[in-house]
Amino acid sequence: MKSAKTSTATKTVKGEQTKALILNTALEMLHERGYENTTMRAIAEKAGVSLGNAYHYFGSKDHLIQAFYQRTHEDHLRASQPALQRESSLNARLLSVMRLKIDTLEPYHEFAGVLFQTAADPHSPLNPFAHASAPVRRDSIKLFEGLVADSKARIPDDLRAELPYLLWLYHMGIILFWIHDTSRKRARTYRLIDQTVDLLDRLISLASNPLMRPVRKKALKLVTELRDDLTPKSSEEEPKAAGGHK
Amino acid sequence: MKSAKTSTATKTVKGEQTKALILNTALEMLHERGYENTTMRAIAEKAGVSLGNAYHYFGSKDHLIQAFYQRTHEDHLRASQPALQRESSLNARLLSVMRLKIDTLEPYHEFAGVLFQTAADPHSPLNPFAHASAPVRRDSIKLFEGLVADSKARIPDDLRAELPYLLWLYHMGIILFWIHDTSRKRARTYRLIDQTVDLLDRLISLASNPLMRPVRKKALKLVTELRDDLTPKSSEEEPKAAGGHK
DNA sequence: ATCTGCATTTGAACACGTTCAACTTCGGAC
DNA sequence: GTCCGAAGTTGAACGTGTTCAAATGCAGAT
Repeated sequence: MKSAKTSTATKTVKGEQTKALILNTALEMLHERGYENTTMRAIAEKAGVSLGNAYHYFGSKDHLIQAFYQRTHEDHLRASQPALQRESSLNARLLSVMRLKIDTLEPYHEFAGVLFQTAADPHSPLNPFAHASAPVRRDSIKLFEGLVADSKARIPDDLRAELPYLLWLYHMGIILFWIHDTSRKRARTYRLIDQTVDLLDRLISLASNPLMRPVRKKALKLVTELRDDLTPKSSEEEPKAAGGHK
Repeated sequence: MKSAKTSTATKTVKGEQTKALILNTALEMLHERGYENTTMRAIAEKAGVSLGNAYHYFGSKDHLIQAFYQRTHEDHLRASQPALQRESSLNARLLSVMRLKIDTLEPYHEFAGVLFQTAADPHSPLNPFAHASAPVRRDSIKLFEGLVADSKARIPDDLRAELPYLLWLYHMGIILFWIHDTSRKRARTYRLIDQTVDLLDRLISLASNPLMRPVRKKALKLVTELRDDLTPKSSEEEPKAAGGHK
């Protein structure tokens, strides 16, 4: 149960190679055949290693998915750079970034459900609030920090400070919608993005109004607490563990 | 894959008894031993039936959980009645109902993660937006309808119409937080409820302001669309199915 | 050259959820 | 009373994720 680690550390160049081989094979198969049809046995076989070996480097099938998170985030980050340079308004930037996020995720829509599924389990190191996924989460929030930081909009400092986290939460919500979206070419999700980005822009303006200060303060205080509660400090991780099994 | 049904219908009193026996045994074990340790084999054995028989009445382990939803909702509904009679303000009512919800769920906190986990998969008949769970969802929303209906607050009709659904969504969010809450006696969740209910009350007041009408209209239009998109009509259910397996 | 210790690798084994073809039960039609 | 068909029931079998004790490979010390 101390499997806080994403995967077993390699001590050898050979080990490093094997690990990379397994990971690449896994991601490839995940993409081509979906989650259910990508069995650990199939991955091991295609990679030319034994089943047990795959488990040596990746403690579970879930750990393989953690790597998937990282990869798609990097793709999205790269794809977002041009838009962030080009646009300067918060509105336009957020719109581009969100649309690009869906573009990046689209090839994996079929098994995204399972992805979110494992992510929802608080016991899983995969869930977005868990300690184990902190690096990915931090990177992801950082993207929104960059988005907010040098935008010209007039936003109160207290709100501006929390905005990246709030936008990250918003973006998680959009992904949740996208997972359930079966419309052609995911048209509804894109439409939802258009609408909500516009709405968010208005709401931010409203919240920036001096008259709103008391409510805003209260709301932001709550957000801060909520965030801190869900992301415990790096020390203890799983206070109790019923069975000891998975 | 046509398993839209929650479970196989019984045609006999004997069948009915067996089904009830299995369900009760399952819920009991779920409560006592958690999700992982409650295997289908163990349920069948304790209930004194064969493994295959359990699967005859409940198409999968997930279907057993659907029954769990139903039961806890009924418990919560019953527990909420006194408060709804006693209180008349939206604020006080919502506060009571939410606290009682957590009270009801508390005994199952340990395996609630898995519960939400399976619920997050769009392919699963269990997810709150799926067609199969429509009855439970409808009942659950109905509770909030009752909560809003005869409350004395002055709320515009358009908002009042959508409020039950919005409160249901809010209540799902609180549950999500509760699942991740490891604080003693779930103190943080209760605190979150206190805070957010108060905040919601203020926000509803704000949104009721005539000046807010344009934004409110736009937001509500979006909510309506979102709701309709996620709960498809009762006809076709799964347009495509990749593997045919689970 | 041999030994020693650790990283890497193996494959059998386990428990699980799920499926399915065959068996049993039983109430009513003849 | 016998038969029939549907409902109920069984248990073996499959494929899965995961575990583990043992085998192998390899580098540096002796």
